Amino acid sequence: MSPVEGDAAAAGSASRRRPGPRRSLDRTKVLDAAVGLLDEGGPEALSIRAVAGRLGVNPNAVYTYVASRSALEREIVERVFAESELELLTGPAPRWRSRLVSYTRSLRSVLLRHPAVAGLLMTAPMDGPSAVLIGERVLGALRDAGLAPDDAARGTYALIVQVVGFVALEVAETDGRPPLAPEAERIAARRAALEFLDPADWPLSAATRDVAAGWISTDQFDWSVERLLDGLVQRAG
Amino acid sequence: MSPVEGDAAAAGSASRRRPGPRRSLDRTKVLDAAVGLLDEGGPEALSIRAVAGRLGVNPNAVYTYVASRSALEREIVERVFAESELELLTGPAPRWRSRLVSYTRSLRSVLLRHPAVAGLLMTAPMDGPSAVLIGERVLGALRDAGLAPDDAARGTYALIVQVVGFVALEVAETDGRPPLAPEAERIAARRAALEFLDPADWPLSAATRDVAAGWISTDQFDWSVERLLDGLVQRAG
DNA sequence: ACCTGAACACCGTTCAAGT
DNA sequence: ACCTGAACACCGTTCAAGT
Repeated sequence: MSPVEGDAAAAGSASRRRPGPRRSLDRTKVLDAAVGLLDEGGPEALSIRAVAGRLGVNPNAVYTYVASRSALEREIVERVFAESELELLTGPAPRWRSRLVSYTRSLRSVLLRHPAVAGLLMTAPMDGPSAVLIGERVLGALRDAGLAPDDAARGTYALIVQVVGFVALEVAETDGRPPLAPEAERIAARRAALEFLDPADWPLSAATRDVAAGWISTDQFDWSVERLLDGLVQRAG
Repeated sequence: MSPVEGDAAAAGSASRRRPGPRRSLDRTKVLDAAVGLLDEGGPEALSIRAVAGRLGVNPNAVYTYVASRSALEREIVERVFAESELELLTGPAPRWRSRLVSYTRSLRSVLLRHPAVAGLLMTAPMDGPSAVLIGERVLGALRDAGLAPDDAARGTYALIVQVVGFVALEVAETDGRPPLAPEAERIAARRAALEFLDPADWPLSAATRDVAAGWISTDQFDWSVERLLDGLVQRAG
C-alpha cells in the first residue's frame, strides 16, 4: 500500500525472521472475507468453512485468528460500526439535536448497506472499541442538550436501543441480501400484507394501516428518534 | 385431560375415521417440545432433529407441522408473546400511562423467563396474531393519551422497538439458559467489565460507569419507556 | 395423511502432525 | 507460530416408500 510496509512488517523484521510457512492470512483478511460473504450471499453465506474457502485455506486455519464463530460475528459488527460517520456527532453544543439526528441516520444507512451484518446486531453485546466511542460521543451530545450526567447516560442507551432495534427489525423483513429493495417497494409489500386487518377485529390497527406499512420507513425512523429526544430533554433543567 | 377429549377428537370422529398410523404428533406438541428445549438447554438446544428426538419421531416428521426451522422460530416467539398479560393494557382512559408501563414490564418478565426465545425476537418479523393484538391494544392506550391516530400508530411502533430491542440486548449478554442470574449479579458483572474505561480516553463514559452497568436494569427499562412516552405525549394537543 | 428410512450437502470444533 | 489432514458429532432438508 505504501513505500514502507507498515507496522506488521516492521515488527516482523525486527523480532521474528524464521523461514517457516510464511503466514498466508491475518485478522484483517479473515474479517474482509467474512463481511464479503455476508454482503454477497446474505446471512446464510457466512460460515467458518466458507471464510476458509474464500481464503484458500483449511477450515481450522481460521481459528488462528478468531476464537469461535460467535467471536467472529462480534468483530464483524464492530467493523461495520467503525464505518459509521462519527464526525457527525461532534460540533457546536447548540446543534446537539441535529448532530444526533444526522448521525443516527448515517448509522442506519451503513447498516442497511450491510443488511446481513445488521441481522447480527442484537445477538451479542456491542462492546467493541467503536461501540464505546459511539457511546462517548452520544453522551457528549446529550450533555450539550443540558442533561445531567446520569440522565445523559441513560438517554444514550435508550437512543442506541431505539436505533439498532429499529434497523434489526427492518432487515428482519428482508432476505438480508444486498442491495435491499428500495424503501418504497418494501413499504408497498408491507401495505399489501396488512390488507388482512379486519376493522371488525382490530379497528384501530385497520384504520392506521398505511402508517403501519411505513413502520420500516426513514420517516418513522426519524420520527422515533425525535420523539425519544423530546422525552429526554423534557426533564433537562 | 378432561372427560371429553376436546376439539381435536371431536372433529376427528366426525370427518376422518380411517385406520392409518394414527397421528402421534400435532402442532402444539411440536411447539411445546421446541420451547421446552430452549428453556432447558438455551439457544443451542433447539434443532429440528432435537424436537423430533424429544417427540420420539424421525427428524423429517416435524416437517408435517412446520414449514422450516425459521417458521418454527417465528411460531415460538408468537407463542411466548401470547403468554404476556394483555389485560394489563385495558382499563380507564386516564390510566393509559400506567397501563403501558405495567404491560411493558410484564412483557419483559415473560421474555426473561424464556431468554432463549427472547434471543429470537429480532430475527424475524413479529406478525403473528398475538403481535397484532398487542399492537391494537397499545394503539388504544396511546389514543387514550390524546394522540392523533397517525401519531398513536407511529408511537406504538417506537414503543415496541424500545421494549423488544431492550430485552433482546439484555439477553444477548447472557448464555440464554434460564433461570438468568439475578439482575443485581448481572449488573455487577457489567460494572466489573466497565472497569477498563479510562477517563483519559472516554471521560464522559468513565464518569457514568455505574449508570452504564445498569443499562440492563429494570430501572433503565422503566426509565426508557417513560421518557419515550413523555416524548410521545408532548405533541398531543 | 402422516409417518419411516435413507441420503445429500453441509456445519463448528478439536486433535495430531508437519514445517 | 501457523498451517494441513483427518475426524467427531452434529445440522436442515428432500425424496421415495410404506400404511
